[in-house]
Amino acid sequence: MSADLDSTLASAGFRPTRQRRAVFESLQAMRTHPTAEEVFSVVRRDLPHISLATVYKALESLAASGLALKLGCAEGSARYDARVDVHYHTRCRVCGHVADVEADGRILGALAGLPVPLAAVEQVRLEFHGLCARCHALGSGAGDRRSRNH
Amino acid sequence: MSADLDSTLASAGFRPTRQRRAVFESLQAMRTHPTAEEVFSVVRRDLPHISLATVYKALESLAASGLALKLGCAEGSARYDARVDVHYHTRCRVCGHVADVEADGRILGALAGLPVPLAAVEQVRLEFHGLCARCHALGSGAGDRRSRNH
DNA sequence: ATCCTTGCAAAGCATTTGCAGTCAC
DNA sequence: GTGACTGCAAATGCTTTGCAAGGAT
Repeated sequence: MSADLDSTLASAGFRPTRQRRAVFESLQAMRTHPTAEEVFSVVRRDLPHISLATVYKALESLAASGLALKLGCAEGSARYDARVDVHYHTRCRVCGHVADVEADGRILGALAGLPVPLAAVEQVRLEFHGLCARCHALGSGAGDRRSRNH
Repeated sequence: MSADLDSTLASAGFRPTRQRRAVFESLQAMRTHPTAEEVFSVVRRDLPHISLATVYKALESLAASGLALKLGCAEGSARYDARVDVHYHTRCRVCGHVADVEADGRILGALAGLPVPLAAVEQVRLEFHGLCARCHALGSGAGDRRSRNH
C-alpha cells in the first residue's frame, strides 16, 4: 500500500515526502470528513514535528489534484474527504457531523439532464442539511440552538 | 412594499430598523449572490453610517429566520441570497461567480426518493462547480489557475 | 422604562505566506 | 546541485464580540 501511495502521489506531480504521505494516509483512514486541524492531530502521532501549515498545504494540493475532496466550509472550518468517487453528503445543523450518501441511477440521470449555465461542469456537490438522528433525539421536538460538540 | 417588508421582518421576530430594512431590501434587489462586504457597500449608499458589523448581524438573522439563504463559503467569504424558494446554484471555480439553477420535477423526485441518514432534512443544497462561459472562453483549453476578479 | 440594535474597535479563528533550512531527485 | 518541501512565526481576511450610546415598543 505504501508503494502505491507514493506512486499515486508522484503521478499527481508531488514529491512523496513523509509528511504528504502521512497526511494522505491518515485522511484515507478517516471516514469522518475531518477538518485540517483533525488531520493534523492524527498525523502528529506519527510525525510529532509536522506543522499545521504543512498539513494545510498537503490537503490543499491533494484537493487541487483530485486525490481528495475539499468540502466547502460551514460552521467554521473546511472538511476533507479521501473518497473521490461520486457520492454526496449530509450535514447536521446542530453537531456539524457529516455523513455519506450514495449516488444512485435516478439522481445521476436527473442531474445529467439538468441544464446548467456553466461551460464545463467539473463537480456536482449535493448536501442535505438537517438534524442527525442523535441531535434530533436530544433536541426533543422543535427549535434548538447550535452546539459545537462531536 | 416597504410596509410589507416591515411586517415580514416583524413577524420573523425582528424590530424593523432602518438598517435591517436596508439590508433586506438591498439583498432582495441584488441577484448576484453578494458577499456581506458587497451588501455593505450597496447599503452604504442609503445609510452612509451603517457599520459592517451591523450588516453581518442583519444577514445572519435573516438567514437564521429563513428570510435569506447563506451560501456556504468557498473562495473566502460567504454569500447570501434573498431567493428562498427551491433552486440550486452554479459556482465558477475561476471567478467565483454564482448563478441560479431552477429546480425541476425530475430532480425533486429523485431527491425525494434518496434515502439519507438524517432524522430531519431541512434543506437540500445542490451546487454545480466548474467554469462559467466567460472563464472557459478566456482560459483557452486546459489548465487554468484561480483569479479573484468577478 | 425596557430591551433590542447599532456602531465602533478589538478580538477570534481558520487559513495563508515569507523565508531560511532541509530533503528528494 | 537544484528546485521542491517543511517548519516556524507573522500576517491576512472574514466574521464575531463587548460595550456604551441610541432607538423601538
